[in-house]
Amino acid sequence: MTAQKLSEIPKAYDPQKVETKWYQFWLEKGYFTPKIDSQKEPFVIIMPPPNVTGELHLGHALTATLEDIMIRWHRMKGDPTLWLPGIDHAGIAAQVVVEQTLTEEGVTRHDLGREEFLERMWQWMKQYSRVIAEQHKRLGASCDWSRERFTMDEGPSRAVRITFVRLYEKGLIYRGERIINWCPRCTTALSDLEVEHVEETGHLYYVNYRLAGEDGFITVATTRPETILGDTAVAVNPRDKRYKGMVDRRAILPAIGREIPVIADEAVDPSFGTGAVKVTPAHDPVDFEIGQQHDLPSVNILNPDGTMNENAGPYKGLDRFACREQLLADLESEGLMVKVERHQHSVGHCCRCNTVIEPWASQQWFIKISPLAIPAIDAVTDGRIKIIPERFIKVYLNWLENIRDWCISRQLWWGHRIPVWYCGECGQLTVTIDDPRTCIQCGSSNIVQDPDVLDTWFSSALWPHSTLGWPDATGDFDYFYPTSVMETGYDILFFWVARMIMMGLENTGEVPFNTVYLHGLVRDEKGEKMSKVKGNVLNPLDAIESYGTDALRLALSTGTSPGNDIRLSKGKLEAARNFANKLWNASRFILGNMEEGVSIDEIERATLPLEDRWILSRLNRLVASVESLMSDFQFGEAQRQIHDFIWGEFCDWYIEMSKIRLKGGERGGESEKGERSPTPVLAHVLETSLRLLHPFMPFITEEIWQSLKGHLDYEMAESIMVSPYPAAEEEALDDEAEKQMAVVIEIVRAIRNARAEFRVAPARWIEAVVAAAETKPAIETQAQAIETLARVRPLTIIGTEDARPAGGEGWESGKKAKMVVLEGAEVILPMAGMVDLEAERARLKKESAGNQAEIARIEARLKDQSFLSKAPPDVVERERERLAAQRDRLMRLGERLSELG
RNA sequence: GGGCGAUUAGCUCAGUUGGUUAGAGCGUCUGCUUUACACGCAGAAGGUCAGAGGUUCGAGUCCUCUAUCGCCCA
Repeated sequence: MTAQKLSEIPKAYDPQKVETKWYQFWLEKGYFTPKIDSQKEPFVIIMPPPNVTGELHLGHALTATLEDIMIRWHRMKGDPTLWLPGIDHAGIAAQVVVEQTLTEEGVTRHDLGREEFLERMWQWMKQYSRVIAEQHKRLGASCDWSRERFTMDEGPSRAVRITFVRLYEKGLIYRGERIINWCPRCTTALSDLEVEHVEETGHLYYVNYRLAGEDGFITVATTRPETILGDTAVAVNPRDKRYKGMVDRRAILPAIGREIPVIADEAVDPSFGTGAVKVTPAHDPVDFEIGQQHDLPSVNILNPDGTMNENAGPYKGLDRFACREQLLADLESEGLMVKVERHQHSVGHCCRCNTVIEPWASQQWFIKISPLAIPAIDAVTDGRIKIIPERFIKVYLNWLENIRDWCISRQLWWGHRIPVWYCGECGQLTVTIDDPRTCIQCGSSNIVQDPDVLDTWFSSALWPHSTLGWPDATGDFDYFYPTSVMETGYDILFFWVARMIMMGLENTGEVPFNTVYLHGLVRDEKGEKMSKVKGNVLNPLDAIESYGTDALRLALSTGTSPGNDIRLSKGKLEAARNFANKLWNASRFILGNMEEGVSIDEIERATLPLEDRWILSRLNRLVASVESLMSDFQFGEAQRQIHDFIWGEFCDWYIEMSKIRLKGGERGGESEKGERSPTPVLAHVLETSLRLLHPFMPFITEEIWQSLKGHLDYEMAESIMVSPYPAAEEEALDDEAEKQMAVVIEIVRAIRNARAEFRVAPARWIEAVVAAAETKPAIETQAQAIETLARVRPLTIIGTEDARPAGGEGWESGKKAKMVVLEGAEVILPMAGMVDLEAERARLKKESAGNQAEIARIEARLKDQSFLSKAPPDVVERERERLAAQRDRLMRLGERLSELG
């Protein structure tokens, strides 16, 4: 292959042209599927399965990006790497979505019947799991599609059943009547976690209950007056003197006239309302407890849809809120309403549909959680599981230490049906893994399966082991479990992460993963949560269309740290795209100047010019730093350093300097050191940088790398994604070269600075003199670079002690020249007639003063015995060096000042 | 009520065992069609690191308190 002409490569990187091509290539090559090698320890991430409710959002894009970064990095490091993708059936959420489509058709799921409805659900699932997979592919996710799982697949479903049966047999799953959170819109029970508490301003109603058989009232206060219909007692605190004589009397419920006792219970807070509270065991968790203590009847007043049932008497059929209004009006007209106060209280809402939930006593299935929580607490406290960032350890422990039993039954159709059959003959339960034909107790075939399904998070809790084939001792399970990292958002730490740890330990005896990495939430540029209602949702695919996948990935993961929310803005996407374009053009330049068959072997360090040794040293410092940052999960910082190296060092300095040698080469080795082409180093640094960057920006790096590959005559892999990740080469580190180049860069900057200050036309060449002592030989090798980069000619390099060159306008005395005193050198520019002597004197004096202050600071520090004895020697040594450098500079500043007179 | 986090340049944020003169992107200002890139180049301005106290030779970084904002749990 011959060198590509620049004109043949487009000036702007076009992601649309390359992304699908390379994804297809990787897929066809089978790179995403790991090779099991028992000699090596695998790196494994089980992807948090997105809900089949629809399309991916930016949170998924962030998840995919961070996980792909880790996965690609480990794969390149040579670890057998598995990233297992999957989809979650998302019980309520998915059922709600499909029911909405049914509503549009004018039917309900009940019209269709369970079987037909499930058929519709499966159709939906098949459609959207494909959509989601396609979106992951667009994001560049290098996950192993051959192992993709769905929570309701046969394997994971079997794991669910086995787990249920085992826990049931151990007595950890039980059925009982408890107060649960009921969503009247979803018509299902919810776990405590699925209820969102919102502070609301409501009312506290004070209502008189007449006393039976005597005059007088007892006044109770309530925020939910409609529950009066379900009251079965009035309770007071036994130590409340106000109600001493009241206990054991009977009160009459307003509206329906039921007689109820007045009881005493410690649980009553005398400071709330009147100190006398109504007791509604069927509709309040505290009252439920009181009811059990006192053996009170429980009166359920609600239908599942939130309307009032027959126990509500005249209010039967009314919606709960309509009932409240009606009842209030009736109390008012009967003169039983004492007063109404505004009242702040927290109201539970369904986290799916935002409907106000009702506490409701009902028969549900529960998991007794504390026996599972204890090992999960231990696993984190003893360090078997590491949580990043660490502060979430406290949050996790605090939750597990105060955990309550988990309600796992849901009155839905979509999900894992509870494997319990009730016998119509003997009434016993049959709980089995495989569907039974007959009752396990009496053998009757008159058995009916529980109609409910399990909480979706029940199956999610098994995900790290159920996806790998548990409970069968499959090769995958043996090899890949426990997994390495669980990467997900901090918002599902309780919902999912904690439960995976509990169930993983319970089922397998091992932790499900060694590290939990929690990322933040993606917000819009104003810091608000993205939501369809607000209309501030940015679709990942739109961002990909406009900016490219690599830019989106970079924008999501750059300048971020674990556990902190991310604001994604157009500006960030643009900056990321600009970086991609910068890299593209640097590569375009290098490719355009490439000779055939460039070999890395041409790089023999000792004889390389300064700038080559410098960039190789910088590159290897970067490689070492990136390695340590990645190992420490600091992806944002790793990325920033790669970015800064490529843009700020490689492009701004090395490529610019390389142009001199490239041009020299064209003119037939005319340049001063024209003996050596910079191409091998350009190619080497670019190629290494691409590999460093690949986990972050997979597409553009592959595109460029493949072009580059054609020009290089050494062994290279088929794809960048299966190339080795760069490893630092100690011998490339060159402190001397870095110091010398720092001086050169400083000189160029000083001259550019002065040019700008004096408004020298950019095209104009000006004279310059650089005076240096020990760095003089190094600077001399860079004369041409300084000339070109600072646009100075002629450039004279002299020793510090040497006399200024004579001749030339403005040179006759130092008086008209601009002088800049740097740490390693001095720059003298003959700004004839332009230099304001007074201003120059002032500037030099100001610099001297600053310099003196700095010297004083360092001197004081170095005189301090405690600093000398307590600070580490290298810190002290560095201070000494600084002091010497500053003193030297001060002296030279003084000389220049005296020259000005 | 309990817990956690944030507070660093005009804006958005990095800054991980405490160690030079605190960084980036965006924005602003000045100049530039310099043959890789205007999705660019060169230069500049901009910070008492929320406030107070403490530990330390040394604090943006560790501790205590205060303020403001946000989140989680009850």
